This record gives sequence, C-alpha cells and structure tokens, in this order.
Amino acid sequence: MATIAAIPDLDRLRPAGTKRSSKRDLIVNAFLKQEGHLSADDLVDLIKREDHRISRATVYRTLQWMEDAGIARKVDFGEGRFRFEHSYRHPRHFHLICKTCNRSYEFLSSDIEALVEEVAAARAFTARQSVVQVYGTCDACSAGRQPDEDTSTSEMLFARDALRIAIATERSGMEFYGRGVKLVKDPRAREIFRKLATEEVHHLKTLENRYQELLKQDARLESRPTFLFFKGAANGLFSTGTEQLRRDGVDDLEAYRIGIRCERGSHRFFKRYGERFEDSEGKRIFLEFAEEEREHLELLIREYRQLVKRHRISADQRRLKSSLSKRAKAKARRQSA
Amino acid sequence: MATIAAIPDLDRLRPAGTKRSSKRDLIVNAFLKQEGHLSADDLVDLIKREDHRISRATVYRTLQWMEDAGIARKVDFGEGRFRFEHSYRHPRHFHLICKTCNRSYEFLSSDIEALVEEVAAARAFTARQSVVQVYGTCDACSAGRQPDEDTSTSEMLFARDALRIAIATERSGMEFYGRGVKLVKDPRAREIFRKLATEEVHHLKTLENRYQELLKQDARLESRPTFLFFKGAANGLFSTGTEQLRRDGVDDLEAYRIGIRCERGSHRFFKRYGERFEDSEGKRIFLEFAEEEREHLELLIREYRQLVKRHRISADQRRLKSSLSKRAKAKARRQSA
DNA sequence: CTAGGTGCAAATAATTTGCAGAGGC
DNA sequence: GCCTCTGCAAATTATTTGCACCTAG
Repeated sequence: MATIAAIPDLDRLRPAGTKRSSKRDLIVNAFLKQEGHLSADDLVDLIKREDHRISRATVYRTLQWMEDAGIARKVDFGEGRFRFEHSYRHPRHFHLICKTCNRSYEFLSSDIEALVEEVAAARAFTARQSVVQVYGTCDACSAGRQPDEDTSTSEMLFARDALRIAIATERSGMEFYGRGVKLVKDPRAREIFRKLATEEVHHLKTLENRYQELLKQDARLESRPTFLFFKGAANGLFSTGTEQLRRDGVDDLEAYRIGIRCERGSHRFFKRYGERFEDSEGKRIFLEFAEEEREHLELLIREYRQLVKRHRISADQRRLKSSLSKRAKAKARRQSA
Repeated sequence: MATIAAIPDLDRLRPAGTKRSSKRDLIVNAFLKQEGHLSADDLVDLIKREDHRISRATVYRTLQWMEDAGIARKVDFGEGRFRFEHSYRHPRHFHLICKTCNRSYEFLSSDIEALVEEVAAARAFTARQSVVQVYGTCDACSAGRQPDEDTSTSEMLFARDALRIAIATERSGMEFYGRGVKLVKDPRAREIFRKLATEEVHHLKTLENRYQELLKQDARLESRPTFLFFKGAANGLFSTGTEQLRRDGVDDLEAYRIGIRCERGSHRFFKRYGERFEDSEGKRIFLEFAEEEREHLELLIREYRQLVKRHRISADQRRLKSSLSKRAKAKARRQSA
C-alpha cells in the first residue's frame, strides 16, 4: 500500500563536501516517511518524538541540505512560513490548496504549462520555474466528509497517467494510420501506412499489459483522480489528424504532412514530460514513447521527401515530354509553312 | 503620461466604522502615487521622507485598511515578506517575476484560467482564487539593458486588449454571418443572418473609433506588450465557426447551431472578464459586448426553435399526406379486389 | 464625549547565525 | 587532525499587539 521506500542511493545524492551524520539520517528518514507538505515545525515535532535532544536549528539545516540534495522542495502556500515536499522522483507540479483543511492536492497540466511558456515567450521572459496555486475548498470539506487519505505516491500516479496518455495516443495513432492506408494512392506510401498501423497495434498491447502490471501494485490506483491533465495528444493531435484526413482533396503528400505534424507533436510532448522527471517508471514510459514517435516521425519525413522527389521527377518527365512534343509540333508547323 | 489619478471617491470605499485621518491619507496617497509592488518597508521609507513621525505600525495598519477598502492587494512572491499592489480598477492578474532585478510583470490569460477551472472541476474543488507566478529572467535583464519604465496603467492595458479582442471577435463574427447569408436556404434565416452581419459591421466601426480614442490618451499604449492573452474568441470561436460552415452538409439548422455555439462562447468570455473588474473602461467594453452577444444569442435561439417547429410541421404534413395517400391506395386496392 | 487612530515599545513567529564542543573520514 | 555537524542561545526579519494618548465626528 505504497509507503515511501527509503531512497536506495541516498549516499550518491549527498552534496559535495558534506559528511554523513546519524542525526541527519534520522531527520531525512522522518521526512521521507511522511506524505504531504510538512512545515519545519511539523518536522521538529516528528523528530522530537524519536529524540528530543535534536535542535530546531539542525532541522532547518537539514532541510536546506535536503533541498541541495534534491530530496526536498520548498513550497510557499502563503501561510507566512514554508513547507517542504518530496522532490526525489517526484515531478514538479501545481497545487490545489484547501483553505479549510489546509490540505493540498497536486496536479500537472501540460496545457497550462504550454500556455505559460507562450506568455513568457511573448514577453521575451526566460522562465525557470512556474508556480500555479489554486486556493479554495476541497471536495471533502465542502461535502463535510473526511478526505480519503491518498495512499498512491505521485510517482505512481504519474506513471499511471503517462500510460493512459500513451495508450490513448496509440489508439488514435492506430486509427489515423488505418484510415491513411485506405486513403493514400501511392503503393509505397500505402505500405508505409500499413506498417505503422500494425506497429501501433503491437505497441498498444505492450502498453496495456504494462498498465495492468502497474495497477496490480496498488489496488486503489485506478480510482485516484487525474494527476496529469493533457488534451493535446489523446484528444487533440492524432484525432485532429484523423479528422483532417477526412477532408476533401487530401492527397498522399498531404497525408504525410498531417502524419508528420501528429508525430512531431506527440514526440515533443512525451520527450518534454519524460525529461522533467528523475529516473522512474513515468519517465521511462514517456521517453520510450517519445523515442518511438521520433522513429515514426523520421520515417514519415524520409518517405515524404522520397515521394516529393518522385513527384518532381515524373512532373519533369511530363514537362520534358510536352516540350518535346511542342518542339515536334513547331517543327511540323515550320515544315508545313 | 498616465500618472495614477487619486481615487475620486476614496471616501465611499472607506470600510464601515472607520474614521478619516490625515496620517492615513498621507500613506494612502503615497501608495497610490507609486507604481509596482511595494513592500511594507518600501512604503515606510517613502512616508518617512514626508513625515518621519509616522510609525511602522501605522503603515501596517493602513495597509490592512487599504486591503479592506479594496485599494491594495497583498501578494507573495516567496521572498519571505509580502508586497502590495493596487487593486482599485485593477483586475486580478498573473505575474512574471524577474529574479535578477526583482521587477514583476503582469499578465492575464483567459486560457490559463479556463484550464485551471477545468482542473478544479475535475477534482470537485471550489476555486476562490488562483495564483500563477513565473520566475525567471526578464527581457531587459537577459539583454543587459535598462528596463523601459512602463507608463501605462494596467487599467489602460486592459481596456486596450479588451477592445482588441472585441474588434477581432466582431471581425470574425462579421465573416461568419457573411458566409451564413450565402449558405442558408430558408428566406427568413437568410434575413436573420443578413441583419446580424450588418449589425456586426456597424458595431465594428464603433469599436474601432473607441480604440483610436483610447490610444490618444497615451502615445505609447499601442506598443506596450500584451496584457490579456486570449485565443478563444478571436482565433478560436467564430473562426472555428466559419470553418465549420465550410464543411459539407451544413443545413440551416446546423448553421444556427454553430452560430449559437459561437455567440455563447463569446458572451461567456466577455461577461466573465467584464465582471472581474471594478468600474472602468475595460469593464464597460466587456460588459457591453457581452450584452450584445447575449442579444444575438437569444435571437439565434429563438429563430432556431422557430425553424425546428416549421420543419416539424412540414414533416407532419408530409407524413399526413403520405398516410392519406396510403389509405387511398389501400382503398383502391380493396375496391379493385 | 466616545470610538477610532497613532506612536512607542514590547511581543511574536519563522528562520538564521555565532560559537564551542562532538564526531565522521 | 581537520573539517563538518550539532546544540544552545542570541540575532534577525517581518509583522502584530498592548497601552497610553490623540483626534474626528
């Protein structure tokens, strides 16, 4: 039931020029055992229970040390003091903060991130970090219920949502290439679309198995609310592409171009998210998928260029022929004159 | 050159049960004269220059008073202390915060807000307030330039962007109804589309004049960066609608439905933004426009229902006729038998 | 005349620092 | 043995409060 595992290679994370110490180990472990967002004081209380000879100053110093080691992240919920959350294998995220129970809920939205990046770009601002906090009242508080303690780590939620998005993308990719096969005229292009369609089918199965495996690790994982919000790939990219294939006058080249757009979009998305996470299941899923999409992308681009070239050649040949026949006609005219 | 005007009706904003005082007036005016985000300490320094007999405590108390009066808003940039920004005629907004020069830049994005609302809804979270802060380096700092002091108040920027969006919406609305006129078959529907198209033309002129008027108030206003980011209405709503009209098989009812969707979307947008602002030019523009869109919306809905009814009636008549003719045939058959 | 408003000094609250002794490598 | 870690107490920083006096309505 998903308790936080002690960090296996804590030693490797130790910032340069720092030594081990039993007190620090105690504090770090107390922090890691805890879920949620602790204030320095919460941590002091926890520590005092195990060893009341540890001073407040040491806790503060250890908190700073954990930040440097990448284990903890300082967050500010506007309470006039800082809280700390895990950052080891825990992606940066946004917060819904309940002013009633002071609990906070995490989420990630690639759509919000994309918009923030756009705004920053429009103002020529180099963004290093974004904070999105929504203050209000949580479901449990407004219904007067007890909030159900979330037992799933956000590492697992991230992996779950990564898989869900990957699966949705595969599905719509499958549909896209399936439709493409029926549409394209060029035999070679048709072969390519068929190949990609079958690849998507295979990969879809793999992903679905992986999803089932993940669910086995935590029974309640599937029913937990969405952590990663994303409209792009699943509802957007490929399904828009499939939609576009349905339009009139889509020739083989256009079909390739649409495919390229879709693959590029999903490659970017998966790469970007994969990279923002330290080694973990979610990261692996995203990066593998990004790689897959990159291969498709490159294949499509290669084939697109090929087809353009072939088109150009046959156009040249037509032009050549017609110019030859023109010359012949001119000759004939001259002769008849 | 847009210096902050003293608030004309400051007296009316005074929270219940508070008295006037010369010290407070002094502090409030010092605050209003200043642009940007002041810390309590900045304000104390400013005050001390005019009267060094005013104590820190009074400044804090006045800051609290200004919050209650709706003149100041407390913001937290994670510096371990609060800053205060104007809130009179100044919409809630988001921040880009430069860690190098400690300046902060304001923006508003209805798209981000919409996404935040979606996330909150998905988690059944009642959002009361959202904070979006982007930390990084501003244009001026990364280029090693002096930042150009922004002389335009965000009241004017908001009005400018409100007008720009309204104008863009009118333009695409105009295009939508223009195309609609050519498309719909029913003569009455055609009349409606024509009427709406001409209305949009008229209103567009009014808005453009208003925009020119606004620019006269501050020469540099037009070149200031975007304050309100919005893709929906201008690039999204009506232009998507126009796009949809272009598809095959759009009949009169479908055309109405698309129009209804567009008008509803822009009505909602303008209403929502109009409401989030205290009485000001930007608010007026948005609310007037929202009203306009609501009228169009209602007209379209009324006409849509009318047309549905007429369709149904004529369908009934056809059915009646065909059943009559069936009976006639049956009779004939019986007679012939 | 009475409920605010104000200055001053002291309180609070979170966090940091100086210093002397303890402990890891 | 040297450099880091730790506890303790004192310092620092932003903000709030108690209290005696002042002032607007």
